[in-house]
Amino acid sequence: MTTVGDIPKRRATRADVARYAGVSPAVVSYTVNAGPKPVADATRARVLEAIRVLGYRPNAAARTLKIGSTKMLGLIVPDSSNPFFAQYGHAIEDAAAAQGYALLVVNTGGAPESLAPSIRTMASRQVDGMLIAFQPSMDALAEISSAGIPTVLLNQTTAVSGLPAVGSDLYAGARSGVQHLIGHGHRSIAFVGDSDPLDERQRGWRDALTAAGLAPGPIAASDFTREGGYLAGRELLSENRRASAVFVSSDMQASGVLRAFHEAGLSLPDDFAVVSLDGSPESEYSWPALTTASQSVVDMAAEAVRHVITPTEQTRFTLYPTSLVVRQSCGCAWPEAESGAR
Amino acid sequence: MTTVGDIPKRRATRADVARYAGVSPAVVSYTVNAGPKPVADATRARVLEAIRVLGYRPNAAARTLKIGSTKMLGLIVPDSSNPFFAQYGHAIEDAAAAQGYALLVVNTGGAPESLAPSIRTMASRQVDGMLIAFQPSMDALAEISSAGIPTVLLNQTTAVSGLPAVGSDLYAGARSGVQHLIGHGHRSIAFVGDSDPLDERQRGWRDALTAAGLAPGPIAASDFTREGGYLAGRELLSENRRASAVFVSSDMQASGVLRAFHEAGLSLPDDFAVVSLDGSPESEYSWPALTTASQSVVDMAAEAVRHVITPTEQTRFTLYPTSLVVRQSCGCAWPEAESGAR
DNA sequence: TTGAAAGCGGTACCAC
DNA sequence: GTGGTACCGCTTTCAA
Repeated sequence: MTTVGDIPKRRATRADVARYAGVSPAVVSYTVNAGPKPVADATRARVLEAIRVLGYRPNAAARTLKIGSTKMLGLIVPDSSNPFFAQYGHAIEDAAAAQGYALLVVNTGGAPESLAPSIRTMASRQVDGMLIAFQPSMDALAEISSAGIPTVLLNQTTAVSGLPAVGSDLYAGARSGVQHLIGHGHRSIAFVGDSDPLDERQRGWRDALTAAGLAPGPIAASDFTREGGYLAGRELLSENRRASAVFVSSDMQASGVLRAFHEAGLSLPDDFAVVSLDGSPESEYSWPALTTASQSVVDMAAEAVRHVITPTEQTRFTLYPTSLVVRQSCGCAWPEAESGAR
Repeated sequence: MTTVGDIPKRRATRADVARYAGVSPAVVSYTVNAGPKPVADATRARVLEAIRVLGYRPNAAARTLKIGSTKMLGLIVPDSSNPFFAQYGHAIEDAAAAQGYALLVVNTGGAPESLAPSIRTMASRQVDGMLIAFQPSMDALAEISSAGIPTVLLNQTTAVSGLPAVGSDLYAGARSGVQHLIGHGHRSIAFVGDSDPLDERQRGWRDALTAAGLAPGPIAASDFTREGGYLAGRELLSENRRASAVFVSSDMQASGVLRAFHEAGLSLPDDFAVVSLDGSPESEYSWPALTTASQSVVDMAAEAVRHVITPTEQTRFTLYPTSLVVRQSCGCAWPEAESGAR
């Protein structure tokens, strides 16, 4: 079996180029990498021509083997199809690409014990750095340190691991959201999210309430899914002590809550006001549009990439502020200027 | 300066393991790869122990250089944060991981001319295969063929490029959606999507209508974004000849359409019924929940991965059926069984 | 069953 | 300014 048409049997190597251009392999390297030695213009031209003719493309594996760098970053997330992580991942890919890095994405599926294997996968592929959106277990931490690869943790709330990390000020975000609701006159505001009283968002919610002299409304525990939010929403409706507003821990959960409310025939935001946290693109298109404490995903992504590429001595934890995006689910009227629609 | 004290100065290599275990490098290789030569049990045990103690991890770059395979797949999408591509990407990652492949993700940003550079990036990183969710230009096609890397196209509607491809039967999907709307008694059904009359979805919409003896309703051109859908939705409302239902080309656009309708104070689905196409997870949580022709993303992802990993001689084009997921936006009542809420 | 050694394709030092 | 060449770490043939 022979080759078809013009396609060379085998990818051209540096040696082929050198032969074709009548120079040494070293010069090819100097030309391609613009260094470390200078190359005469005429020589360079010959080499470039040879590269073009032969369709030569450097073998990244060989380069990696020699240099020790893959120019690849690894991103480990529970679920890359979750809108929040999808948005985060995209921002990270952009930031990485801008620095000449490619991004390897791995989903763990959310099970804490599947993190360590994922780290091992990334490590065996010699990524130059890892971004991990996860609360690492002891196991995982050990895996990271034994991998000896610069790592920054994403989505962290505290600097517990000794690893560099970035995260949003969820406490302040929740607090500002709840304050906004209080400003609308609500006296009983529920919470949907993590049942742990120490959860940052729950703390922010509670503190905002108590600071205003209000008693914390009901808590509906929910995992971070739309379905979880839906269930929590139904739970809130069946409460005796029904609240008039709710702070929801994430946009995804909020979309579930909204659905539960709509199904019950409530008029939103009049019957029940909602404020959430995340600022994902689709929060703008729920009905009513979500008022949400938006995370600075792009900034965090850029910082994380920057930090993992050029690790500094001090492993710092950077907390990013959220900004309240006011839309209609809180009870604010929509801009009249826009009402050209029918 | 470093965090943990236990990190060895230099990653252990196969040679270190061999030395520690008192065997030759070859035996280490035989042990790690379970072949191609057998290893005595006692020897294997010693090697394994050495690996454990030294924390040895094979260098993927060296292996790649020797073997010629990176066990990596490249995914090129316009926008990985788009829910549809996010879902698709996740499914692909799962399928790839199941076969021991890692996934490199690159965003092109949607500009046709940025595809070729992205392909070049993947090629230079020696991925074993490429998945491209894009209508490739001539340029891109040339780039793919010169890369000499197995490639399958995603999201295709026709087998034009001579490359293997998978896609959904958008025509049939649109048609079934519109038929469903017709079944609800609608006589004037609008279309939101690509303005090209040859667009598969638009054709499906038109043919369903004409087959039922109905005149095609108004067309509101829209790009594939929520914003585009929103604008199209407003446009539909300002039409003189107002339709009573609309088929929308994607879930994302549909969320925009829904928003426009809600803002106008319409009662959905009574005032305006909506059916869309995609079947993304969030379509279930819009209000009202979207009736949508769902694409078999997981199946397509599995097929694409399978095909790119083991390329066959025949470069075939596989069309997947969509399945209509009936929810409420079309006018169907919601299951009474569920109405335990409140 | 084990070992020696020849590459895989580049990089960059050291000579010229 | 250019060229020879010793690695990088691993796989696998061939010989023992």
